[in-house]
Amino acid sequence: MTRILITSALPYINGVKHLGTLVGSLLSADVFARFSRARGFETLAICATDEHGSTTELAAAEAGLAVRAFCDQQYRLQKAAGEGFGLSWDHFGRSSNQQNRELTQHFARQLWKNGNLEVRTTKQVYSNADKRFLSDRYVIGTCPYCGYERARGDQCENCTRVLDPADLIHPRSAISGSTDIEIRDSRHLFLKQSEFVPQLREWIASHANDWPSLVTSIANKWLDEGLQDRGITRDVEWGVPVPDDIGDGQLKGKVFYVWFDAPIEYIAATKEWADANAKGDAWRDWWYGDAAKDVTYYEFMGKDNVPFHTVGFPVTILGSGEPWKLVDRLKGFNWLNYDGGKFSTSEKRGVFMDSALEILPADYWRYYLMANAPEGSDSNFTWEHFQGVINKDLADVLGNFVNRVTKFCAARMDGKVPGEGAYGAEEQALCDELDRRVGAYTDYFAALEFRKALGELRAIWVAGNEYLTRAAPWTAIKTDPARAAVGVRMGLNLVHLFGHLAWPIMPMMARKIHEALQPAPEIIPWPSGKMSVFLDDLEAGQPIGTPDVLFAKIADEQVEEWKLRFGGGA
RNA sequence: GGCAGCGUAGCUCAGUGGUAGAGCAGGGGAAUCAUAAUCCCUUGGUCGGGGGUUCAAAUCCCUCCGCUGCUACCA
Repeated sequence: MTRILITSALPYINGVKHLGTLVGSLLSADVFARFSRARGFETLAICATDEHGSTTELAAAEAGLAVRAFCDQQYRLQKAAGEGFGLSWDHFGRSSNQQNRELTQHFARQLWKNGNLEVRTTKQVYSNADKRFLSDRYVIGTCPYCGYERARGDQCENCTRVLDPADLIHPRSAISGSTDIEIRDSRHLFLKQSEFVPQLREWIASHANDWPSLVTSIANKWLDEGLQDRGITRDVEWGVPVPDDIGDGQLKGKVFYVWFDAPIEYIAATKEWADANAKGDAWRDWWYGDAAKDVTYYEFMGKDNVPFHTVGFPVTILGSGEPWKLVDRLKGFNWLNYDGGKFSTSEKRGVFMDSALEILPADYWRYYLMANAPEGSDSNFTWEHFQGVINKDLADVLGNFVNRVTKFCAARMDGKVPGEGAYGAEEQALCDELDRRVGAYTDYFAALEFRKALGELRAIWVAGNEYLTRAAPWTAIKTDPARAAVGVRMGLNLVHLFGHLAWPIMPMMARKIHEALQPAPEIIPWPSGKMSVFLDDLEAGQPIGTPDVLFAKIADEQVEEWKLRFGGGA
């Protein structure tokens, strides 16, 4: 029995995510998880908030809250937004939970024991006024190259040059503005990534055919440029503490780098799931040793996350010397841009998960985003394009099909599945076409080719409309009632099929479509077997409903209003 | 600066050596069951510019132009 383990890149706790993050990790993972469940595979979909690090500390301070309280609040918001989008996690955890603390410390101890960590002394900027170390980007000053006065210590935003905080002229704290800063020595743990290059290279090469070229290309770039060892501790408060038994107590008061503990939370969140459901050690069977041999592990993420999942986290696992599972299928996405520019939280530019749900149901977004997922290259959200896709694909091609068939049945067939007549050549030709198309749809889905999968889904809806035009029951009913009955019966069976095929993408709408005909199970199963059988499934005489308009069209005035509300739109 | 990716029809994108594709938009027609939705036909591209390899290049190589991202202490 194949089991499917799915993780989404963890959304950072700092605010509700925008549509780009949604499509690139949260939504794509959910769509695939539903597809797996629909096919009958035992599936575990895991996600969590990524909470640690200096960014959270500063965001909490800005919000006037204690860090823990800030995270509690943001966790609730993100969980609610995810649920509003129909994200069907088996568990949505938190990297700040006890399970992750224990597991992160466990991995660190294993790495230390195996000689894969070492203590090094680094120079860090310390702010006396803020009473804390400042990460490079929180030191600002004048760029020595271009004279820009608000250059950050890691990079000048004006001339894009990479900087060292020590390069800055008139350096000061970005937090308080204080110039009372100094450079201090600080000891840190470094993960000896460089020693794993041959192993990583071999592992990455073995996935040349089942990872997108985007992913292998980014991974190889890091190796080709000479993989450096990475500091995995930080001088901040909010994180997993480094245990005293590592580094002979030289790391007192330090915490692990957020990028060290965040991927470990994939495993820890699985333990949270087991703990919450009284499943004992079941979590290990998804991750560890022979028990997890039948698990295929899928990761979904934006391209910014790829290095940490192809280099950092694998080194953590390999270096532990324990048989934890490495990712099998890594799906990376490019950026979704907003109307030609970036989504920007600080500039309030673009659409965020909570506000998206205020204007339209989740399934509109789910369909649009997956149909236009940034797979091959960065892609661009515009309101006009969104309006066009929703109105044409969902309202006209799919929604109207369901509407015309069920309305006609109600008006002329007594609202029951008509049993007269038998399927003939026209129906067989349709079944042949749909056998091919449903097969292609399934294959694209399994290959994580979402754009192509949804293109095929749309073509299936079009095939339904084409059939109905040829069958023309509204004409046939005048001279040949049996033939009209065949057309309507097939039309209703197509509606049934559409409800099944759409479920992973649009779970709420798929349910509505399905329930126009008959009650729907919790998980609407993936169609299997020949279409000639599946499309002859409805019982003759079974009463059917006429659903309200499924997809309302988006009016031009709404587009104008949303452009104003969400900004950017020229 | 370095590295990577991209540049294909008005728009969004497929297509990695063998006679240029899809959807939308535009044009014409059919039908009238339906949210004036649907269906059929159709206009439209010297595949960013230039050079090269090849019997053959959107596809491989070089070069130029443009856009985007990354550059390891934001995540």
